[in-house]
Amino acid sequence: MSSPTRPRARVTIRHVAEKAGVAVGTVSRVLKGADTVAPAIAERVRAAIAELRYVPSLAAQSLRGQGSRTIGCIVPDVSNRLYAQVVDAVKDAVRARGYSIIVMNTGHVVDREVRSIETAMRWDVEGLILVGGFEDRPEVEALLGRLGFPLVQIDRARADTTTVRVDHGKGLREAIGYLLAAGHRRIGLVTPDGSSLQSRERMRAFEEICRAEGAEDNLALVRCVEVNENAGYDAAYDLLTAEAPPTAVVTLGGDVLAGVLRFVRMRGIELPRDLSLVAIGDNELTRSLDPPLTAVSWNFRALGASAVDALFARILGRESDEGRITTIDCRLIERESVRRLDPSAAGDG
Amino acid sequence: MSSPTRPRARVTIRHVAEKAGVAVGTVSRVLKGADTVAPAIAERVRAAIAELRYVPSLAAQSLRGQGSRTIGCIVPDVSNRLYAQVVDAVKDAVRARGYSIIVMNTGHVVDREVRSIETAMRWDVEGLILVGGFEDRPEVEALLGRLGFPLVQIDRARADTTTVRVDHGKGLREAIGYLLAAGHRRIGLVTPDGSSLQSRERMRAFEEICRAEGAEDNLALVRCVEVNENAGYDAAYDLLTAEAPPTAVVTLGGDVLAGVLRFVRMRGIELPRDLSLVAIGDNELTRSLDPPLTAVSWNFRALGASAVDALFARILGRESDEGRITTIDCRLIERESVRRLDPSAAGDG
DNA sequence: CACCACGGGACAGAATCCTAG
DNA sequence: CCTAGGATTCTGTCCCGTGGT
Repeated sequence: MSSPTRPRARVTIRHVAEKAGVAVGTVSRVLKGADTVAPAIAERVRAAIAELRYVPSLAAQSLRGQGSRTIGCIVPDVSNRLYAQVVDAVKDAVRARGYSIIVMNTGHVVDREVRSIETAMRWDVEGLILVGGFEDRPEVEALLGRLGFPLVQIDRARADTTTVRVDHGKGLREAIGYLLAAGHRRIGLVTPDGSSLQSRERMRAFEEICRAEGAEDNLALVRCVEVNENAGYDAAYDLLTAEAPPTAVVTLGGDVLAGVLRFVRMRGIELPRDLSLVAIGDNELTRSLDPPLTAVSWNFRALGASAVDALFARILGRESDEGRITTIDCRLIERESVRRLDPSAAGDG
Repeated sequence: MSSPTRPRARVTIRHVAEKAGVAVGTVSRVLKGADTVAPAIAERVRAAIAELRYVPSLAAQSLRGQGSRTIGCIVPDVSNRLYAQVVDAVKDAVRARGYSIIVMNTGHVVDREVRSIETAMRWDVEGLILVGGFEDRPEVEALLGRLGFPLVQIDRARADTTTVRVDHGKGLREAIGYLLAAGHRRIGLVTPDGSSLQSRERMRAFEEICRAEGAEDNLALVRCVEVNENAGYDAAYDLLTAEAPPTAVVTLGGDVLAGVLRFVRMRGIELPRDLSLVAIGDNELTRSLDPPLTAVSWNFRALGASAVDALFARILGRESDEGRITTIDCRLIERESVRRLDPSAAGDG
């Protein structure tokens, strides 16, 4: 009704200047924090801004060289809860600094990774956070090498890059240690394949601990899977219908866990009586199940916040942090999905 | 190592032009899809672009060109799975059209809603999608009234605005009808408070069906809660420790459901023997529980895709759609969390 | 003379710096 | 010396004009 075709009715700084009867430069000065503007004029300008509902154009500010006040965040899959929580923490930390964030999904597809990085460049982001998992292909490496703005990675392995990582190795060692103490000897592991840093850490830790305990047999009980429900189901089927099935399984959370549970339910396996289960990654699913699952947990908010801290340290010029690695702790939350198998091994008091 | 202080070494269209030995206008023409450029020149330009790794600045394009190729998406809480899935669908549909998206969280806080809308304006978004829930306060209304770009809402009630909504009323009617058919008479409902559109629809449907069935008593078994785990726990406590507790409860999914389940487990209540439970919103939690929960489900991707369709119809000039309301279906997924109470009422074969 | 490909310049909005009052 | 005006800058797009056929 108001106007048939609204021709980009943007209110610009000039409209404000005209309304307030001053020059555009003066309005700009008021906006940036009135250093050298007479109070009366500043007040007139502010009144005009409020009345016209003027909102400065980020495009223009960015173009002029203020920086875009934006950071990019590239994630394999935001609908995955594990990543979603990290991204959420990053988002909050970024917003707290008055910056905006654009989040991009790659779905683990190289081509989309490349395009995501290019999108970040198109936006003139002031910094980039790369979240999660997989090893970089040459094309991605090449792009990351000449970004022109700071890069921080979360749970990734790129060399010479500021990194915040979760101590997945320690988490897995705690889980296995706990299961061993409970008398389990045949222990399975379901984790993504080795192109993911986290998974490699877990597998290395698993191997070390198994060798140390003389339980090398367990190395045959590792299942590397895609991150989806059916893969979890298949892995569970594969492990638990074997001749000598494990008495305990440590599995990635989220959809993979959901698949494992589907198999467990279908077979009428009762937790923890027939099988002990430890989840990697803690959330409302692990907490809400009956029995609630013992899980390897880490602080998503700390992870995101640390990454943003590191990124802004670099944006704000402290180059010294380049290449620094921050490690976030990982610990076991004991719940009720693990059975004590061998009283003599576990009983101490 | 490469350069002590990198002074925004952005490659611009002019560098490309120089390298290719052409004018900037020609480069621009090649970029926009070679209309009237000689093939040989176009090839030279493309080579220069590739070699210099030129990526056009979105800020500049946005400023001079038609639009920012960006749409905004405002959500109460992305870490909530229900919203996360909608946002994900929106994200994909937007990307499929070559647009970028910026997602903003409000946490249901008015001030953050206002700032989110202003952020969208700063970005010069070409359209805005408002997701979820609560009624608008006057300040928000005022801003939305004079946006200057198309607005589509999902599951919101603003008048005269293109809307895509889920038929929560139908979903609830199906759930209650199913429970009634299974012989349940005392049925509880746990849902957010009435300032959310979805919740009001549910409560209205609940009231209608209860009156129609002469089960007005159930109106006292409605619990309006905050959307978090403790609120779910408290509501369950309140309902199930009463003198005449319901035999069935329909509850919002996600964190609220997790709280309800926590109470259920603590009390040793067995599903569905001691209590029948229907979840609103279906995801891997409802599917993975033992027993898997009967749930009210709707198609998140269709919801997001419809909203984006409607938005682009408006962006691309078809104003006729303004104010149109699209409804997404909502249906009950039968699983194993509902017990048949009364064989005479339920048995038919 | 008309037509087409390309060059060149103005312009979008905000910030900064120089100058004038 | 202090304040405010105004020109200039950033990058990509659009339009007009020119030169060649």
